[in-house]
Amino acid sequence: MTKFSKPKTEHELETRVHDVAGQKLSDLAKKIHWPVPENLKHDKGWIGQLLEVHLGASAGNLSEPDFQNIGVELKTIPLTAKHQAKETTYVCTVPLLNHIGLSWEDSCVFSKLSRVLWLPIEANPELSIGERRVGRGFLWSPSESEMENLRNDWEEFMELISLGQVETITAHLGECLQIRPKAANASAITAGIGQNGMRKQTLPRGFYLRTSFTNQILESQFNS
DNA sequence: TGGTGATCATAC
DNA sequence: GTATGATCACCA
Repeated sequence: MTKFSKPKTEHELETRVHDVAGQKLSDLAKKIHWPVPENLKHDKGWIGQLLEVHLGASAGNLSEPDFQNIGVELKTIPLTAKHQAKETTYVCTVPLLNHIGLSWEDSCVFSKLSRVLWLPIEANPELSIGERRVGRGFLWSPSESEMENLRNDWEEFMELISLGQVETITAHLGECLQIRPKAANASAITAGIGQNGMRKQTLPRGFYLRTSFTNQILESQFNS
């Protein structure tokens, strides 16, 4: 088996996940001759991309699952010293136009989260990037109640957007999902729906999973 | 000090 | 601009 080839089955992927568990990021970087950054300020996606290579993800920047042949999405999850999720998890861009009649089952949130490989990574700021270790990753699909909560949040958000209320949405809304800016900066614009139903330029936004939601997933995986 | 709003790199 | 990958940084 080629080291970084595409895993053909979930079982094969789990073998790769087992292989990287416990390894330091500096060791994984060394194997593919990548320099380790001092911090992630200018390399925010570095850890995710490092693990994509090692696990054989192949979709690149296409709108496809990372492991497209087996339909699995990879999400690294930074952990505090207390082993809790340190950051929210980006899911996908919020559709602000042409989403009339879009059902939950056809949404990008549903499809992205239907099968996820969660890969915890140490992110205690006292550890240098290279010293941080990879945790024990696991494959996950939403439980019935998790799916219901996600759907309720999504439908609430999409109704507001349909009614031209996107500007009133803050990250305070949503039980497990939230909507926050997703752009190069606050000057970025995209087409949306205004209060009068006409098109209006607005800030691009993304769906994110709250850390409370991610922590529940981690707890049910490791504390049972 | 934690969460919200802002931002960074890169390919196309 | 949109897609991928996320973390930063400030303020309540």
